[in-house]
Amino acid sequence: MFDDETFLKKVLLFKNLPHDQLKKILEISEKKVFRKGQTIFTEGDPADGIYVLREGKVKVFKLSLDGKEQVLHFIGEGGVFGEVAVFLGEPFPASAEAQSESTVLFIPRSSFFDLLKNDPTISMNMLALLSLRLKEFVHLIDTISLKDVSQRVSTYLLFIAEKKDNIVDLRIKKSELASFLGTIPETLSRVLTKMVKTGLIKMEGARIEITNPEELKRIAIGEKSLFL
Amino acid sequence: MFDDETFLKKVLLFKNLPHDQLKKILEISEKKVFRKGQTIFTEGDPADGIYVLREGKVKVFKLSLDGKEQVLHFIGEGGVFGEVAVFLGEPFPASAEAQSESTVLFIPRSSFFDLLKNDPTISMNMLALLSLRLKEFVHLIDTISLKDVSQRVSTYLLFIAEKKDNIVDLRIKKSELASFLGTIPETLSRVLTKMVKTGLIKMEGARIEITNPEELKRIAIGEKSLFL
DNA sequence: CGCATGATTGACAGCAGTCAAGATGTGTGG
DNA sequence: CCACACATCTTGACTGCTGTCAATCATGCG
Repeated sequence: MFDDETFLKKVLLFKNLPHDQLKKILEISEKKVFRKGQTIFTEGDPADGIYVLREGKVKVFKLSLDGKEQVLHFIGEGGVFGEVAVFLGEPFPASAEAQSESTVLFIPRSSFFDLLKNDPTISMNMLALLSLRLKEFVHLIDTISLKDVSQRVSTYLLFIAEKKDNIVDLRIKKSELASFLGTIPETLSRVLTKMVKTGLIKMEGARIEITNPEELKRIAIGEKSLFL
Repeated sequence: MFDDETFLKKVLLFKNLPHDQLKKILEISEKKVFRKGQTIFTEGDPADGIYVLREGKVKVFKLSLDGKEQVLHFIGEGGVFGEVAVFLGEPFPASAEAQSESTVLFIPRSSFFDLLKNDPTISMNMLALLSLRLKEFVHLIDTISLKDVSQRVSTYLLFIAEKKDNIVDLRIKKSELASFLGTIPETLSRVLTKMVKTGLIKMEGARIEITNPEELKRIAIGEKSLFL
């Protein structure tokens, strides 16, 4: 565990900031704790500030009227969320919920704008952050709109297993992965089961081992495969 | 028709800039013309700069391997595109094509960064621009993932007809609208025909009149309707 | 007029969602 | 440490929306 300043240094948004600037950020930020399952903000709430996740896990998501959920992104430690609405001066376009006991640093809107005005480094970091989000969203749109579920699952598994020796340790519930991939738990379950049966992967609970990465890659890019 | 500087003033990205700054931008920018249907850049191309649409229409889109297309956004005059990849220093994540004869101002990557460094106003404008894009993408993801095609079409028609006396003048091909809404021309056609038959809208080519906005709104938000 | 492009319609197929039941896993309190 | 309760995951049967393929119709332009 780090002290707060050491933590801030590791946050993309506050990279390359001098000591006194970091201290100032800590002064104006407010620490809040949320329990597992607790709502941090709901779509439509006025956006009063931005959030930096100090510890825990958070998901940002959209809900339809009939209760279906689409996860927009999972926030990990050091991640920032709620920033878009703050810039636009509009209500939050999505909701955020703690997936486990979570501590966040909350920076009020006006204080955050002061920071931006006085420090071009933060502006540049923010631009990089937003660009990264946009790229992720482009990828998500592409995934949901142009790929079938088998392709989505293959792509996801390969992405997570990258540089990890073909081992995927799902750190989220499968139902939430389903929601992120734009599908439902039943369908995800069926796809994974089929992959196990055809020898593409091995699965023990939340631990998945990719046993045939080449074929999985072929499925991911949409080539017809005899394995499904 | 405006002269170039008058044009730049109307571009969101260059709002509130002094005369000499605008002049500088014009100096470093390069004018390029594309014919209808011509490719401006393709997904995977190195991102060498950002584009400002001076005149014409441009679509930014993703293609899947088997040829399906998802439109990410339509760019109108004064619109900016290609900026995300420039910030990330990565290849373009999507492709851009002129939908009609188009003139663009191209600002090379390095020059653009010079501008950003020297003028905090541009940075702030850029932050607003990227935030707006993110919001649009959230909406698009929501649309594609959580709504059926009838809902998508209803929402779109109501959005476009807003403050326009319930008249929608599609300024794009229906096939491209279909691609933007995450579906195909056949399905869009069927949905529109059904709406005509149930008296929700009247349609003459690309001109659509909403004759029953209340019921259309009900469909848009997903309430069951007897009209479909 | 005739070709090209886009829009529409029809018949059909299939992927993925719904509903419901059962299996598995996890955590808590006795 | 066990047992029970609850959450999550899995499986099955079924439905239906939407995509595919193909033919026809409408429109516009040289």
